[in-house]
Amino acid sequence: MGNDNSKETIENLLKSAKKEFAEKGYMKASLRNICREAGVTTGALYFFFKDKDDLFRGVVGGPLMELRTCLERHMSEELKELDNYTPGMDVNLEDDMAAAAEAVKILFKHKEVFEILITKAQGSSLENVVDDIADLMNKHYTDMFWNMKGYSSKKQMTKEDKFIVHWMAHNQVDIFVHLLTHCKNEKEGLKQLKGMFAYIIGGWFGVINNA
Amino acid sequence: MGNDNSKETIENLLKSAKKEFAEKGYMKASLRNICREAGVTTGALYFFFKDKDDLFRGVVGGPLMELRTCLERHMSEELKELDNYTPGMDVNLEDDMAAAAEAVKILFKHKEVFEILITKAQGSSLENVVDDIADLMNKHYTDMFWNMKGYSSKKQMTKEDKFIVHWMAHNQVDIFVHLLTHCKNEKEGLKQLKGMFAYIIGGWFGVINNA
Amino acid sequence: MGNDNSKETIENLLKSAKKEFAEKGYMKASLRNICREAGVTTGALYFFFKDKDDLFRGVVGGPLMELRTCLERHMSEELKELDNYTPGMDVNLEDDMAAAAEAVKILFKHKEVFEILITKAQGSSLENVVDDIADLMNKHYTDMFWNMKGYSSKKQMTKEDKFIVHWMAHNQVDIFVHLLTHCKNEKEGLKQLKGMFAYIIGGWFGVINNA
Amino acid sequence: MGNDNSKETIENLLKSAKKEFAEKGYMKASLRNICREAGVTTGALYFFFKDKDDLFRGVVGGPLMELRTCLERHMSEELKELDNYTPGMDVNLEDDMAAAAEAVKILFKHKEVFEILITKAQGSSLENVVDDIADLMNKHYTDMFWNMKGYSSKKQMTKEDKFIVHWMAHNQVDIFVHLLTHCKNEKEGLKQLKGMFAYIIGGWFGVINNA
DNA sequence: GATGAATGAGTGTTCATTCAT
DNA sequence: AATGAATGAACACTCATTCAT
Repeated sequence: MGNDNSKETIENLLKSAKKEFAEKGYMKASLRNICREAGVTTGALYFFFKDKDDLFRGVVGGPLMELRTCLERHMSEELKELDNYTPGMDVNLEDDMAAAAEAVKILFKHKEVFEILITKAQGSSLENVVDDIADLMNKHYTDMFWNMKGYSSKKQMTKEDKFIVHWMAHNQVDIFVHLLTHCKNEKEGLKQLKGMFAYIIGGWFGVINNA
Repeated sequence: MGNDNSKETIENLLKSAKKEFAEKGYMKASLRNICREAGVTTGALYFFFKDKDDLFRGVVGGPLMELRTCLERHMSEELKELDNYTPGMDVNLEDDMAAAAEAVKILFKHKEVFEILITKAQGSSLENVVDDIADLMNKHYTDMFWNMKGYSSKKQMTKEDKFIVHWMAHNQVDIFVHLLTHCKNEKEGLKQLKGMFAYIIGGWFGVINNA
Repeated sequence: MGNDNSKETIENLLKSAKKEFAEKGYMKASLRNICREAGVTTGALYFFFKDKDDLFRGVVGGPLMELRTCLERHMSEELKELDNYTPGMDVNLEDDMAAAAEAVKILFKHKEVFEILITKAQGSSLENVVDDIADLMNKHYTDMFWNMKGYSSKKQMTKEDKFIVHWMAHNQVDIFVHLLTHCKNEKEGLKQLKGMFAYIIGGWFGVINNA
Repeated sequence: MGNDNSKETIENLLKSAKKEFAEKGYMKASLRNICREAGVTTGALYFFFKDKDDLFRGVVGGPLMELRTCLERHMSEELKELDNYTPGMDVNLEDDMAAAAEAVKILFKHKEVFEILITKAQGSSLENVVDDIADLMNKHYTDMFWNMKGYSSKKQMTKEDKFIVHWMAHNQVDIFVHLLTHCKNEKEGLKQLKGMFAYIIGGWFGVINNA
């Protein structure tokens, strides 16, 4: 197992890498700068990380997985609950709100990292991570929509419904992004989240009554 | 004004620049490639354009100005109309819809350019152009909100209201982005726009009733 | 068209590249050294040459083509003459000797370059050039062998004959290599060539009588 | 002597080194890869081998020595026999053939290693090993030549004779190389060796009658 | 015997930009 | 209006080797 030195080196590297990526974005970030700042030679970096992209994932991978796990857990739980719903029944929005709140907490817990992922990842293998998450949520919103519309059977969704559901998934992600980039801390983020939920829910009903 | 040769050179440059920016994004785009593709030397490029960023603005500047002009015109017209409103009166959503439709038309008219601006501008001076437009629309949405809430006088907006209005401005822009990147042409874009309007309006009422 | 400066730059580069390749071989040659020696920046090198391999071919390409052209010309001439032969007739060895002599002259005219090609090309796209030339000559030797054996018709060559002919082609190339690397100049090379021809011809008859 | 562990480590290293050298050649071979493949750290490698070159010699040293020993033994035996020759007597070609056959057997016994030595040793201290062996055989061929020409006393050899003898030594080595690289196994190698001997012997007589 | 961390010089290559002509 | 040559710093990455533990 590694000694204290190696742990420290890795941490120094991750720390200065985070700083550099946040300042310049993935592409313009210089490994030389990162190493210099970390007080380490380039060779050392390459002992611990395969390449620039690996270093990037080293910086953002943990928090990203934490967020993904959280979202997936909530989505699978909600999926189970949906089985108990009778058509026309109210969807449990409180659970959804709680799930969103938990996600917001994670976002603010690693604010710097998620800001990097949202706006500074271009060029890395994670440059599409925001869209990936939106796609992940698309399924959840599809189920949700199905239930809210009170469909009695699994008839085919229209192209327009598919589109609007896809948009709602993206929109939910945009809300997270907006909260993270416009609120100064978790507390404020959670407070504003409520107002945005009113917006979303209003939007849903607007769509459903319109369709 | 320049002769035909220079016009042609510029057009060749802009054309191959557009292609390169679209393929690789601002940062990874190579001026060498652009010049080679345009059948022109680097020196020539630098005769017409100050630097890489200037060339980028040369490619996207026209359409961007067209969009900005369109949005500003609608916003100032609507501002005038708002003076005639009595508190509590219905806001004219049809006008808003028409304005949005016109914007969508412009977006699809220069689909390639706006796709560049939305997803490939990182590193250029226009990398924040989407946010800039959202900020531009913030004022409009503030007025709108004011009216819909039936405020009789210009009393101070709460922090929460400011936030939600700012979000709505962003959200409107996100809709444009989503339409452009998920619809294959203007016709489909306009069709889906209607469904999204139902979402937005529902959202507004959700917020207003909630606040 | 380029001015005098560019010609000079290219020549300086080729000259110092030749020196570096000769000293260290393709792989260990350093482009930085080459540029420094040529009094030029790395960027300039890459204006004239696509990459390291291109520079290498720039150094050796001319002489190599000269040699190839010479060999191919002789081989096609001899091919024509062979049509006039009656089975059993003597092959005209004097022509073969003259062709070899001309090749030797070319080798010594560009002694440095061919030494590079023979022993220092590993890692470059021309690393198999010696074998390539042997393969080229294989066809010629096949025709030759056919005639010397006095075959009246084109019956199939045995596997053993094919092998020995292939070897003779390689052997001819080895002779060229040996002359170039063991004689100090063209004059001496040509003198020794005669002795080696006696060896080859003896070898041929040894094979033919044995087979 | 080392315990079983160390033996195993060494063997793993040699095995994966052989593979890497065969695939990439001495220069491009990476000690990192070799260690990884052997399941060993770089430090361990450096405990057993002084440096890259030492590892290379570890891989090829054994078979190379086996070959050298074989050749030297045959040459010294033949030297003894030559003392009994009367000028003009037939040289015993069968012995020479037997010696060559034995060498061929060794070559095929360690086919991979000798292929490395012949084509992949550039950059190592053994990069000239083929020439070295040719030089080793030069003495033998000098004696041989002396005897075949029927010299009664040790009068000076001409420069031309020296050259041709030196060439014949090289040529013998080239034959070994050719057999190893063009025959798929020992059996085929030995078969073709006979045909090549006819070539060599014919060559000798060609030279002797010509000189 | 062997680990794992670290070195530091080196690699080929690309880049936006400049400028004399 | 345009050329073509040249700059020089920067890039990500690899290497054989060392050494305290």
